[in-house]
Amino acid sequence: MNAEAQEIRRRFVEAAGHLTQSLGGGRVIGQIFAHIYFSPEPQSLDDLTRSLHISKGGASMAVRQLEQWGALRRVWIRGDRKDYYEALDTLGYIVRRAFMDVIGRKMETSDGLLEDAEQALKPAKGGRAASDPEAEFMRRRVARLRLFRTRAQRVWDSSILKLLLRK
Amino acid sequence: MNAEAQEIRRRFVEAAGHLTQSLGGGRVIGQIFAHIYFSPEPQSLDDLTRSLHISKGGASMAVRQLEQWGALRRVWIRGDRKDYYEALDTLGYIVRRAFMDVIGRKMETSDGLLEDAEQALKPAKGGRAASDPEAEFMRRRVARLRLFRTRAQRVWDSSILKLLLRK
DNA sequence: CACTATGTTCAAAACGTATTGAACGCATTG
DNA sequence: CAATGCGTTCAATACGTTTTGAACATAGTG
Repeated sequence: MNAEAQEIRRRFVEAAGHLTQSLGGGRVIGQIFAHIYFSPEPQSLDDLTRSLHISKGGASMAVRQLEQWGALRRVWIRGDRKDYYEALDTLGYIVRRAFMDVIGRKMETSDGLLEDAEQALKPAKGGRAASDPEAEFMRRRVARLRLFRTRAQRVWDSSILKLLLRK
Repeated sequence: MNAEAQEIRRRFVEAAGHLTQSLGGGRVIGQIFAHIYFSPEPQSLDDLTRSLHISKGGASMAVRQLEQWGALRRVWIRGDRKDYYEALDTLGYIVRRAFMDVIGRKMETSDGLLEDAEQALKPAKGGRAASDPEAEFMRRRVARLRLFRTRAQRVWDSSILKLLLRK
């Protein structure tokens, strides 16, 4: 691989590392993906530890994570006992799976909370009396939150679809 | 404020704290916003430190951040020297501004990187010779990345619009 | 104009999390 | 079947970031 290509790859590795780090995924994940994405030949764990100066353990874990998100694919090379990896470039799918994995659970949790609150604030049955203004305030806030939640969900779903629709 | 309402607020505070923490913003920001959002009366810095058991310094910084995102609004109460805050509930706008603030800069940085790479890989002018397959590989990858970047931008813009369009 | 109440700043500390590296297990090979 | 190569695990560590709290600045008050 010529020097210029290496330099370009190096810069992408750096940037991707910063990106995944700032998103809370750790620097190594971004670095590894970028390195492989910009390597014409499949890369082994050893290649990674050597090129990126990271530990074998860290490389192993990051690689498995990336595999789970469909970002990397194992490649066997005959006569070689090492595992090699190459990058897929279905970026949309990869990002989707990664986000789902990271954000998904939290959404469900927050839904439960909303439902609990709605339940607890339900106006007393049949009571015609002027309702407690404090409870009324809480109800309005919870309702707004629910509305926001619904919309955010719709936007998320349709955005993801749009992003992935074209090959 | 009655006990039940307080309990509901407490749970939202907890959840919001976890949320903003996991997004890399720190626990306090989410806690403060949730607390004020679910408080019928405007809250002072003192109220916050007392209710949430956080330091005055932390509260001060978080409150200013939230103000910048348009999440909180200062309220003056006559005859009281404290600053009081109340929450806006234009959640869409708030989230937008917060995301812009956090993510915005990174996008610009990565654009520069893409342009540099495209420039560096531009095929030699007028050369009809079979091009270097290695450079060709790099070019394809950069091109895919560019495409993804463009689409992500479009999705982002239109999603944000959709989310905000309805009052 | 001293005194008090309030908000802000910032260095230090507490905290959580990513990363390392040694120990391990498993498979392959001669 | 011992020796080697490879990937994985996990406790210890290093690191970055959030949070604290004391010192400070500022504005109001008697």
